[in-house]
Amino acid sequence: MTAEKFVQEIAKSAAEKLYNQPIADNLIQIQKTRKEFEGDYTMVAFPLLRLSRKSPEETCKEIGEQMVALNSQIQGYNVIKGFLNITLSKSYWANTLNFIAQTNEFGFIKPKTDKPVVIEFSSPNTNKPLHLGHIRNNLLGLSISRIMEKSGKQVVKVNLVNDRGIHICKSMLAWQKFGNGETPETSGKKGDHLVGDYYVKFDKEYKAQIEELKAKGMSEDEAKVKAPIIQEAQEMLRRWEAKDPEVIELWKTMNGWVYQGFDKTYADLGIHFDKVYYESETYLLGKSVVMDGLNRGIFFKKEDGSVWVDLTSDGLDQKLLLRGDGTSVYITQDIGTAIQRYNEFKFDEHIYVVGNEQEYHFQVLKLIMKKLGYDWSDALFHLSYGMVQLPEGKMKSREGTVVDADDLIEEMIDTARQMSEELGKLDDVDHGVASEVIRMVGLAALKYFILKVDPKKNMTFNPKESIDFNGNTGPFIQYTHARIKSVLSKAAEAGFQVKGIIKPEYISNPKELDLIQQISQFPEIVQAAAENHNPALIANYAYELAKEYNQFYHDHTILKEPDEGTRLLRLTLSDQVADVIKRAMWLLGIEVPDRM
RNA sequence: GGUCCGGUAGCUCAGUUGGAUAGAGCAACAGCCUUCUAAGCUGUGGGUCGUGGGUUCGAAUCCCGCCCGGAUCACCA
Repeated sequence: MTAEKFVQEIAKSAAEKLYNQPIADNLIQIQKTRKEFEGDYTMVAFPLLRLSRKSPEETCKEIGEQMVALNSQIQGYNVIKGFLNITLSKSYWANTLNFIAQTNEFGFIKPKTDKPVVIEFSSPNTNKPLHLGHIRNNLLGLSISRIMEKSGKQVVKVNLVNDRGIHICKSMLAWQKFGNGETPETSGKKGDHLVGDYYVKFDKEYKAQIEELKAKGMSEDEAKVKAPIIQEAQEMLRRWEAKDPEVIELWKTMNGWVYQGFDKTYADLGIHFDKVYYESETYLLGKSVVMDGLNRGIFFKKEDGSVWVDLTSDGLDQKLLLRGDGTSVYITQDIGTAIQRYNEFKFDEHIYVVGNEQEYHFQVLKLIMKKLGYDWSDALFHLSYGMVQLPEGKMKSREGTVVDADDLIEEMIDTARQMSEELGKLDDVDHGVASEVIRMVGLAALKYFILKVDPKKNMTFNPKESIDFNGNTGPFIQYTHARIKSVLSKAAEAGFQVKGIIKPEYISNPKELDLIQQISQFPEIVQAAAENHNPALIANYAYELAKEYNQFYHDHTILKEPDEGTRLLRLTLSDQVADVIKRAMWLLGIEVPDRM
């Protein structure tokens, strides 16, 4: 039981005893006591005034009095205006710390359900490399997977690769026309970047042709359709759909290059999937479901043969499900894959990590599944996140303002290296080990920067100011961990006892109590992050904990503490703080070095 | 125009079912390394919580109007 709950229950029975009647939970409001006041938890008296028929101060006083009488763990109380500040005994906190130290992976729960949570994220297009927006998607997906897993769910991580369509044909065509057989090997370029370059090349050529046609007197709209290169691309798509061997061969080759490139980026970010789906294999799914819905009168057909769903009674519009020629659209496929995945996994929840520009899409998808009579339609959840924008606004590939994922990762690691050299921290360490630490630090800066922001908010990234390594950052938290590890290893060298039962009298100052209280909250934070699908809660918690520890570390010596008991307490506490930091950071997909 | 999301310090962001004097970091300035890692710690300055009403003991938080920004409303994905 958490300390807050513990206090709440005692307060409740105190009030019930005083006012001689059962009391609803929501009347007993317990919160953490604010820093500037003495005490651990605070009860707000206002909701109880009707029962007590006394002033706020007097109400606090009588409840405080009663609580002390009821339970010996309530050490004392003070009253300020309508607020009852309750102090728990040292023995309560000593027991709490002992419990935490004896618990394996405190705060993490082993998976207990056989119905998994399916999490789809990343879902890249195979015509260009990943950029900053994808990084947010990937990091959110990774982190939310880990959070769900450690809050007690089975997790299946899936990726749906968008490997077909006109945009893929565009880069294929441009490579065919202008590539001269260039490959990642001959050019020295990473595969996804190489393919992306041809996608850009296509766009340039396309634009030029449009201008040319316009100069000959054609309207813009007509030129966009008539430009030879776009017509060739469309022809290529038709050939692809007809399984033309030559086109398929080219498609396989170029996608292969892209996957090699993606594999590196995924490896850099620490991401992997349990299952990868390809749109080329799923894009025909859903048709039969739509036809079935049509027969059951859930959907309707227009004169041209296209199939629609009418969502006007749900406050939305009519939505196309199948084209007049019988081919499917984006949502047709999503209907199909959702059913396929349900049959495959019988999931408890299906999370789609997708940008907020697709909120409408997922709203529609959910409604359609409901109309089709799938009782699990409520299990579909769109984890919608805001876009990452530059100070000037949206990233635009045409203007070359897209922040490339690989470049950014490299820059972060470079900055970390530079920083480390300036500080001279790793001078005496083996080069390979030092590089590994530097990699961890650079990536931590990037990952934490992205994940500390509430997913649903748009966020700004300023490439010029880059990402900090001081203050509320990943490296700050890593640093705290490294310092603790350093103290612990010195303690071991000195032959100090590092593990043992903590007695209440070992606790010597309020900072120690604050730290025990803070680490004891970790399990609730993990649960809250899982329920809200929000890694930022973990990030903020880890920061607060590291900050609190740094103050403690600054103010109190550990190894030179003369009192053996207090020294043991401080070592145990430090050890537990380091462990909680490590686990919290793991939930964010961030590694923590033992020294830096 | 309809729907959804956001607006908190110069900048980037916290603020957990409504609670005490709204908090961090960055940037600026001033201090702290013969002492467990100074990627740290301490202090100073910086706010009509977009705006106007309402609900109540109490509102950044809940309700309504308005202003600003973003997304979306495709036989694109």
